[in-house]
Amino acid sequence: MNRFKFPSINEQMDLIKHGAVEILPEEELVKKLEKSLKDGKPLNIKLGCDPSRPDLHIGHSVVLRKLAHFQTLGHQAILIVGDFTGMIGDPSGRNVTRPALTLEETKLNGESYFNQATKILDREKTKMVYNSEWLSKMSFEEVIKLASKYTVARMIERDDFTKRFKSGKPIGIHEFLYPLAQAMDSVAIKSDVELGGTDQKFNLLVGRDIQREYGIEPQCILTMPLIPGTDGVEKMSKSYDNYIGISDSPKEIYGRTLSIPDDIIYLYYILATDVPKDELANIKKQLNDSNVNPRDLKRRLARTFITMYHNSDAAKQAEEEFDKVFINKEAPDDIPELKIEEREIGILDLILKVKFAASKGEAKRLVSQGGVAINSNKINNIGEKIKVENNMILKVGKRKFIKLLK
RNA sequence: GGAGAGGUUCCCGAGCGGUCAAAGGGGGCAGACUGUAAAUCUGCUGGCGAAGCCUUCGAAGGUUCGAAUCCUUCCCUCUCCA
Repeated sequence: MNRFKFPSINEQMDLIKHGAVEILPEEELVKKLEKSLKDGKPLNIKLGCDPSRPDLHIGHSVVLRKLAHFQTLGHQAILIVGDFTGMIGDPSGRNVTRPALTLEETKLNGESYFNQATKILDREKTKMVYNSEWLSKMSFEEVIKLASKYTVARMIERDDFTKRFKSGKPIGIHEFLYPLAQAMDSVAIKSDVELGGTDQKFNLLVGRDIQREYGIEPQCILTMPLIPGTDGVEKMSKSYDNYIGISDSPKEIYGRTLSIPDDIIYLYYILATDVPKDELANIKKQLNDSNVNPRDLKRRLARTFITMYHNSDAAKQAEEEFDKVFINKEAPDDIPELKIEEREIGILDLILKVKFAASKGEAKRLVSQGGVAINSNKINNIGEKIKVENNMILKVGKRKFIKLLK
């Protein structure tokens, strides 16, 4: 038996509630915690991961960090890789049917997910299971039995189904099975608490009902906010390209963080960093203080992220680099290099050769709009011939640099 | 099973025989500006070339000097009725 000493209920709830949107039902969670404290038995905390998008970003980190909180309180974190459900495609928050993946693809993505998630979670104490383990074994009979436990009316209550239904967009029958499949995960691992973004609320609640149907104590659910992406508008997502990836390079993290609008700075601090409460209050004060440039808080946020996912040296370096390139408009230190065979080459061909443009037309546009420079000299003529010299620096747009070698 | 409406360029969406590489918006890219890779404003946004040519409007055929636009078959989606 686990000899870990659990903190008091109040202490636990304090951390658990930090940043959370909803805990349903809260009293039930308190009871579960009391029981766990009494018996010295950790709760099973479930988090499902979507293996169709294996690149984790700060948005995912919000809920993963909540799972980590439970971990530090001594509870059992269980990551469910939806390799089986990945084949269905979760409709949550989408107005289109998601593409289905093969089992192999999802399996591979699951591993990559684990490796990234354990940058946040305690690797040793995290259990990871694939839901194909039990779902693939269900017979059609069992599936129908499961399906009979829920009604269509309740199913289409769900926001995104309602929306799609109303706007005449297709909904596959199989998509109705997704929440049920996810609920079966909760049955299989006997979860006490399931975490998710607010968009998961419906699915999480279905889990409660189905667990009850299968004679298991229903889980509590805890939802975390979906944080807006770097554009400050859409939720953070790879498909909007408004994300900060936890595996991104320090340089990338720095730039992307600096690009967020001021009004979401605080949100990122609360939900995506470990900055303690009193310090959060301080940050809030500074944000309201017109003498403080919000940029400085953003710079600090960027450094914090890089320190979390890389280290503090990398953070410092990324900041210096950023200042150099974007404030002083100099070339960065670590420019990729490419050997050029030609002694002389047309500017358009050169841009194409280093893949800074997908077509000649695009290269032409870049040049005529003044977005191309060689050794800081703007090139304006699309017919320009470049005499290649060693260490020549080609700049295309604001951020693309390459060093040419002979 | 019956009746109707649709499938357009990265996305949404207009076009309904030539003037259409196809309006408008979004997104993307670039420039100016800025604390910023934000906001704003401006420009560009199928490919190859000098004119011009090539590929593109669900798929395949057909009518026509000429089709995204008309016809046929097929595939897909939605709505209503059973």
